[in-house]
Amino acid sequence: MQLTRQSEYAIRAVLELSMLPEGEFMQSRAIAARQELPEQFLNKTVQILARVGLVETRRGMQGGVRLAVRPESITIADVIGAGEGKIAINPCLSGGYHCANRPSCRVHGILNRAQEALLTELGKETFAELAGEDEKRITS
Amino acid sequence: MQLTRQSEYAIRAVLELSMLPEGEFMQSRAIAARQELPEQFLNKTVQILARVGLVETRRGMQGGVRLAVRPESITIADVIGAGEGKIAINPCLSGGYHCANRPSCRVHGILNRAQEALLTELGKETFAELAGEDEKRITS
DNA sequence: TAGTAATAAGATGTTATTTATCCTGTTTAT
DNA sequence: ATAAACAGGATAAATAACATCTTATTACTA
Ligand code: SF4
Ligand code: SF4
Repeated sequence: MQLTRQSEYAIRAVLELSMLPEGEFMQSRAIAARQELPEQFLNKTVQILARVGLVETRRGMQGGVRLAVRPESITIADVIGAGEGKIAINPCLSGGYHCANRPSCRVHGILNRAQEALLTELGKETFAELAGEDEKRITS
Repeated sequence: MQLTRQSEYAIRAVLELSMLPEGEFMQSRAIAARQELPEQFLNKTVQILARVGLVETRRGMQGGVRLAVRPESITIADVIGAGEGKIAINPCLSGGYHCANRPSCRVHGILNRAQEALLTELGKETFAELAGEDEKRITS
């Protein structure tokens, strides 16, 4: 019943990127340093975010990572979803799980509602708000 | 981000016990059979529920398991909490976790609210309601 | 009081997942 | 060319989840 570290790392990375001036790249090494994350592992995490289309990367000198989507349209739910696929707090909420009770199960309904509540809350604020519009970091 | 099987098993067990006439014992073997759970593993699960005070057990012939608390005052949140301790969807929500962002972290707040929403939903219905008061199984 | 039925509890084993690290390849600006 | 940066596969260590085995211990019943 916990987020994985990787999900947390992903959130922190996106948060970091959200504070950048639009379009600017930040090196994954720098992200790792600022957020105190294991660098190599973060790279993997970034790759995942990239595959899902949340971030773009550029290799070589002057390369790095940047958001591929405006922070106004990214929520924590999105980032978690990127890593863990569709969130399901119980196997029976995501198909392909046999349970004899299923047809009449009231627990199922509750879990479903609880999950909805969770996702709703995780989807309420965007990273633009989280990063704070006025706290944009200056490149200089 | 998922409940453990054991939590699910615990829920199913308590659900089964909630359908019993008050005070009556049911053998853990019978619970396992009805709910299609691995018997020995369920025993462990029952032990946990017993330690937390949700169920009582009696050994020997005519022994078994029964609720130690009225189903009207047990919720899914309670049962999950029994197994996993206080629910925390992220380490930083349960103390003893260092994160540089912590003091100013807005993500923290969101996760907190999301967790609250989840717990609220999981605490809404009691097992009395889940089992259905009128569906009490007859001993005979 | 012997026998049997039931849970308790510790030890052990198996598998899956999480959390990384390493190494080699590929891309890109200079 | 060269150095800087990400990509991606292989590998590994640690942890957690899931489960079973065995030996108690308890309690009813005959
Ligand atoms: S008992 Fe209900 S909630 Fe649990 S797995 Fe079966 S259908 Fe899902
Ligand atoms: S970044 Fe925020 S949410 Fe994540 S661990 Fe740190 S304090 Fe908690």
